[in-house]
Amino acid sequence: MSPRLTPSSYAVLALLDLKPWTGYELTQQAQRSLRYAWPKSERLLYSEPKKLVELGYATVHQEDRGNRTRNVYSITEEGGRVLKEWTTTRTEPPRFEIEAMLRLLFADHGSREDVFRALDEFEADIDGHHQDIVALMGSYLDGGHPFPQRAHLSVLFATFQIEMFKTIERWIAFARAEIDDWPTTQDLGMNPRTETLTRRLAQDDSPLNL
Amino acid sequence: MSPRLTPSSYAVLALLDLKPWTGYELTQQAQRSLRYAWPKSERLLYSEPKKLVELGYATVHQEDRGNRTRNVYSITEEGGRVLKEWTTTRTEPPRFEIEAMLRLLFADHGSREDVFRALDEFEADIDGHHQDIVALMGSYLDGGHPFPQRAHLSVLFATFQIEMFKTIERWIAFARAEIDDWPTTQDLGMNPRTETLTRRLAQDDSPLNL
DNA sequence: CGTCAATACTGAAGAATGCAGTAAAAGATA
DNA sequence: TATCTTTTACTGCATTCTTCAGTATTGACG
Repeated sequence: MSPRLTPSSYAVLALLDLKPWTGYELTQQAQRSLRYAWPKSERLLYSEPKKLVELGYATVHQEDRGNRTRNVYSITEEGGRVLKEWTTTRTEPPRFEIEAMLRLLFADHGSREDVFRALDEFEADIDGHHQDIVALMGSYLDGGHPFPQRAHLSVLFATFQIEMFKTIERWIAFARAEIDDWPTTQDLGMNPRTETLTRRLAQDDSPLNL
Repeated sequence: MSPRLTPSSYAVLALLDLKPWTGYELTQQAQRSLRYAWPKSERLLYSEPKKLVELGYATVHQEDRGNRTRNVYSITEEGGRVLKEWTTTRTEPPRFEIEAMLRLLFADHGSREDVFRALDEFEADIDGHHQDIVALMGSYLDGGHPFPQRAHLSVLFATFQIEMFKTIERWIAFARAEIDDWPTTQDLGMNPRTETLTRRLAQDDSPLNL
């Protein structure tokens, strides 16, 4: 049985359609540019192009780099064809994996300090990525875009990321303020404050500026 | 070698700390309440409690339901201990898997209709969850919270979700308006509009109300 | 009385991650 | 110039997680 094409296969195929890359470059490029849309391990990113070659959607050729060789992958015509077909298929639903939220939900097993620390770590992670994107946009302005013909796409995606990160950072500040008012993490029940929040949310109102 | 405890193990352990559950209830409960913090497959959620029993952190007993038995899992003292320890460990960074963004980034392989469809599907998924949370908050108000002593935690998490969903929906509307102005998906380059957006983003400004 | 949804799982294949291991090239430092 | 570190450039293996198919009972509804 031949392996099937996953969204990760199409991601690699789409990168190969821009230009040929070595396996190493592919892992670096995919991790840098797709980290916040399609986060995949280096290991997988090394395996995908091999699979594409096996299926006839890419070709490899060894290139000499001193005393060592590296694999350069290129897309084939058939690869271009399946890539075009992909754009018409159903998009998978998004998946948000946020361990910090698991810790918040079960915060009653630990201290207030434990929740604050989880929030701090979450904030540090988000803030790091936030700054990366801002810096990347700066580099587009003064150094230019690595693929200028695709600038409109990556800038629209960057807009999404900035909005998300700002929202998360605003929520973290809000959550910290809320938890500051808790005497403990446990058994606060449906107190007046929580009821007010619930009432707002049930009306699809944002309670952040409350 | 004994299996290690993953964040999913702690999630199940935390649920077991609330009350004993059957395997089936555990899968349903975990998927309903943790879907947007820690999305895991039904299959895994059936395996986790078995692993916990093997490690001594939970116990099973068969219960009769007519002609069929079901497994009821309970947490052990040792399980409670490791759960408390977990709150002090490092939180994993978040992971956002959004295929719709992959399709946006590589939209130049398809038509404008293809991108619009990907955005529609993304919106439908988010909107579904958005409405679920609003409905859940409504049910807390008139039916009460299933674990009232934990209301403050789940409402704070709900706040996070509502903020995220609203942000995503706002961005989708913005993206649709942007793409409406594109003559095609390809080769728009660093045009004046894209440059304006880039400039705003490089200053960490939101361009959504532009 | 039949049938359809919900309950209640398990096995096996395949996808993806984490980690360790290997080794050369390039750059930094003394 | 010698050595030390970082970056380049991967692969194999164990483990984790998902997908899918399969099995079979219970309960609701017409």
